[in-house]
Amino acid sequence: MNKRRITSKELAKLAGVSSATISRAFSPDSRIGSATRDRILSVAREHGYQPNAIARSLNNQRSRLVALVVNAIGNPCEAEEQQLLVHRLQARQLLPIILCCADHDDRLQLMRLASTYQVDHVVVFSDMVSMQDAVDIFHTTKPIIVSFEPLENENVSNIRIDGSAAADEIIEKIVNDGKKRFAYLSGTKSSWIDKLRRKWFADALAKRGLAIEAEAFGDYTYDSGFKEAVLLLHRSKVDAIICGNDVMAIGARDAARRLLGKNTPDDIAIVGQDGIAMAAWDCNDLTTLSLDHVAFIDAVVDLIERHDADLPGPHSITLTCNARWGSTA
Amino acid sequence: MNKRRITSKELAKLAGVSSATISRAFSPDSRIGSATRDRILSVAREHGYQPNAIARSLNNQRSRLVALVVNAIGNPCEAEEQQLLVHRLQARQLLPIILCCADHDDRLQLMRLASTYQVDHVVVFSDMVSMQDAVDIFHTTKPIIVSFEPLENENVSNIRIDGSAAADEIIEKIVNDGKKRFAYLSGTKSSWIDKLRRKWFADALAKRGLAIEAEAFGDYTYDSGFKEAVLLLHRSKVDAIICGNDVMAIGARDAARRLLGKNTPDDIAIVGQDGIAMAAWDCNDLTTLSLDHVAFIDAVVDLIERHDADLPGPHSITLTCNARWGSTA
DNA sequence: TCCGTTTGTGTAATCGTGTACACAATCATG
DNA sequence: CATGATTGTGTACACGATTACACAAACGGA
Repeated sequence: MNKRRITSKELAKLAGVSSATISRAFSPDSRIGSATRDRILSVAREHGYQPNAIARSLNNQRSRLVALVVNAIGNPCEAEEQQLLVHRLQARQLLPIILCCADHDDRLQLMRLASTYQVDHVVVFSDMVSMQDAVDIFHTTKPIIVSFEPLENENVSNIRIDGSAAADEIIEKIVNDGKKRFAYLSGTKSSWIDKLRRKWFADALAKRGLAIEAEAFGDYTYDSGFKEAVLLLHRSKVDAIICGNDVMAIGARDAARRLLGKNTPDDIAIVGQDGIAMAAWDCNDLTTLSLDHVAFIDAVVDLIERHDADLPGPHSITLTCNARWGSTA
Repeated sequence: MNKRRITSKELAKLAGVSSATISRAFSPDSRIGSATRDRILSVAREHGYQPNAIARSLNNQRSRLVALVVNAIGNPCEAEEQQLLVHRLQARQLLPIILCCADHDDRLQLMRLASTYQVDHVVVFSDMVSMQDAVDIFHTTKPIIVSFEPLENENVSNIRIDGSAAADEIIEKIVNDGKKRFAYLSGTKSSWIDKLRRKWFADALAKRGLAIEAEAFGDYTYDSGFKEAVLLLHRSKVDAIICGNDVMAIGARDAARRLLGKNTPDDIAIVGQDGIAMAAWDCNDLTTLSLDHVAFIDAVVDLIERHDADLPGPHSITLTCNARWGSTA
């Protein structure tokens, strides 16, 4: 128990071959006699030998580690994608290292630490990280996979999201229902993706001679949605709130209903963004601007695979969002 | 751009020293002239040098990687703990590798893959993994940190949870409210922790001459909570459902309310377990048997630190749960 | 001044694989 | 049967750091 892991050289001695042959036995297509391989694999199983991935990485210059930079783990607005991606990576024998950090400086520090582990790929889900920072830190690794922010850089692939059409549909419906005064509740003060999303709705409103009348900033959590909605509804008479994500929308809905007795969709319309599973729960039934998570992760995985196969150049993929109708708008 | 990472030997040449001295410059307490260190660090910064953690790990026999075995990432019943733990690990310069897999065989395969990376610690959050499997796979690493299942093994530290008192309180209240017929909705068919939790409630009922009348099995998700509650309520006339976690409880509540018009707590009592943040949201307001997540993760981190410092022997810590009152029971 | 201790640095081995190269044995082919 | 291709294996080095050991210089106390 607790004894040292057996090494390839030791196994070589046990099997009466050289350590090179051990290595070959574990490489799918390498010149080795099938009898030798079988014998080695059997001896290996017997002694619990597994090649040391750290040593292999050092030699290969490939760690098969992937850094996932995320805002938070708990927040459902990202969790579904994280979950999907982790599964897909694991199926490809890639191991995800999670980097998750609230504070800006810490996050850079953390990314530097991860870069030290020679990660093969980097996926940035967090909108709190500037792509330039990511490139500076990981420029020695091969191209970076980015989720949203486009950046002119040979190392950066990205995925663009277009929700303008869906936002237009949603605004159309709400305006037809007689609502006129819109508020936008952002998820962050200054993230690239948040501004983009806001613009989709602002454009749809402008098209109809309307505008965002009131504005607030949260942090993508239920509590912030609740709190900011209360403040918002006290200081202005809006009858529709577009929220930066679904969780904040649920918070805003609760605040309106509980503290001000306003119900959706009659008294007030509330719209979320992301299209997480929870938004469709019976108790929420949210109208939301939804992104197809599977398609999204498919795209990410596609970029990673291109990258893993050393295919040239970064790529860009565009996905469009859909409206998902609930009873809140 | 995209140029190879500079190596310690190259930096040594640039700084006019040997590579050993480079290494010393990056080791906090090693014999090196402070002038030399400053010069090296400055040259290093200039050329973007960072020691290669893979190479260091190979030499050190310490990877500073931690494997986190979890049921799922998206499910809030674990997510809060995962989030907390990841933060705490990162603060200690430990990088978490997430292992998350639905299928049993895949999970073992995955754990083997991770063991290959010489992880320093293993935290098993998942109740789907037998501790014996974990020990077999990771026996070459130093002791394993385990969350729940106790196992007599010199490599396994664990955290025991005691919710019997809190379960008793909750049952007391529900019985006082006039409920008599209890159902238990499990999270899994055969996990150690699930049986333990069920026992807390069964004992509390037995003390009052009652018993679990009906039973069902879900998978810790909202959908399974919803679906199983419908089946349960159709086949038996229970007036209280104890659920394996909060998310299933929310599903069960929705099912009762929507499909059968039964409201909590008057028509039916519903109890969750975990005490996740979402349970306290205004729209849920769940009564739940809650575990203090911070205390829990403190305990995990404590075990890891002991372990990291090579302190002898595995340890065991017991935490007690509390009742958290909402309007569902 | 002399000797023992401390300080700073270089040399070389080590961690566990993968693989280029060399070479012997086997095989196919005419 | 001769020859060239193919197959199987061993030797030796590389990957990039850490560290035991050696040694020179500086230093302190008598």
